[in-house]
Amino acid sequence: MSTSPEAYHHGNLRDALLAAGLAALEGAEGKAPSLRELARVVGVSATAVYRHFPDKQALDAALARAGLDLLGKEQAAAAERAGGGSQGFTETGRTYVRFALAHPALFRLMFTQGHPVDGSATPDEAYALLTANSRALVGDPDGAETLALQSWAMVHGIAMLMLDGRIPADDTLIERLLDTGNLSAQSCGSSSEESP
Amino acid sequence: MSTSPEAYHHGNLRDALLAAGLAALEGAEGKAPSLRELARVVGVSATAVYRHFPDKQALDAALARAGLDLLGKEQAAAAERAGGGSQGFTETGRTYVRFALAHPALFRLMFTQGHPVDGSATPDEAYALLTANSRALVGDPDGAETLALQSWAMVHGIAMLMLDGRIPADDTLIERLLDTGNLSAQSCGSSSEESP
DNA sequence: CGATTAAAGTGAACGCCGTAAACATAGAGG
DNA sequence: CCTCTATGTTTACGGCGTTCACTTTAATCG
Repeated sequence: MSTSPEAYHHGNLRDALLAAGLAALEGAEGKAPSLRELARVVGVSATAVYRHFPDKQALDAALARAGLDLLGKEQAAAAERAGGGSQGFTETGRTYVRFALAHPALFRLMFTQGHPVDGSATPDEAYALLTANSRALVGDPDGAETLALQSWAMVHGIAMLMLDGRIPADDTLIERLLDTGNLSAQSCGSSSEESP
Repeated sequence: MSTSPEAYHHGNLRDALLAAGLAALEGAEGKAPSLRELARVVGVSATAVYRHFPDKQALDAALARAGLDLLGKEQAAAAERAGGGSQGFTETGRTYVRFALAHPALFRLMFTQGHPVDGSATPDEAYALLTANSRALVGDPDGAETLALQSWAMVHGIAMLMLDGRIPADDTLIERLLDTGNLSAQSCGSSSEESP
């Protein structure tokens, strides 16, 4: 028993490791914590970890899953706060980018660790929310899925480029990039606004 | 004095290491080659590497730069082949994603290695091409830069999500996602096509 | 031309890492 | 109470990036 967050001196090492992992990912920019370091922090020998995870990748996968869950919750909360609709949709994207910038190492780990999605069985709350929202915005199911994936790619690209220092991690830049009204200028109507 | 690509038994170890590095990045999906392994391949002791690179990160940075150059050249060639304009613009994006899928480990390295762009001095051919092209498409300079960054974020996001197995690395999906005509449906005009 | 000197490469060693195998211990259940 | 199983420890291995002291090589110059 003792699934309580306390009492992990003898007890739920697994949760303690995950907590230590998440904590380590918050500090020390970009540095992924080592298995041994986490064991040290928790006060346990390195090999004890193997009683709870088959290998380091499994530990990382668990951390990634925790991160994905957290992101999903934050997005859901943000969408609800914004009152759904297209307002909530963009708020979801904003939250995605903000999350990445707020937790760089965790975000990277969430996506870097070996392809966990090669078939099915990925109850990703964030993705479910995304498709649901885009389906609410676009009637055509195909179009909705396309919109969902494009939006995901967009915010993911913004997040990644900012994390990698390719693009300034600037709040106003985020806003500018999230406004996609201009993106289809060439296929939408007038192509320029100030060029006469 | 033997800047020639041959003669690297005694001679230009640096180039040999980079060549070995690029080769190693092509094989063995996702696995980044170790410094020692590259030295082994070239037939030199591990510490010899330090005569040409201050540390492993510098080696990685050089490999990344090589990758960026390669990508830039491929994009430029693709844009020219497509005859510039908006046709060439999307072709540039297509090339970006294809490059990532063709050289997953190299592409990841190109962006994963510590922020090399924190100020100036980054003669990135690919980015120059991107901004030039978008400036040709959009008159307003601000709008052009926004379009450039959005397009970059989009293709980068597509590439990353596909590399990470989050999205099927499907050719037809690439095409569907690269067509951004629908993206501003909610801000452009009719919002759905098949829903009535 | 031959000595010198700086660049280039070597070998051993250090502390880290992930992981395996054999051993220890505690707490639950018969 | 004694056993069994889950959990943890110790020791060990090979690989990694990096350092240090050393040898070798080739180019320079008196």
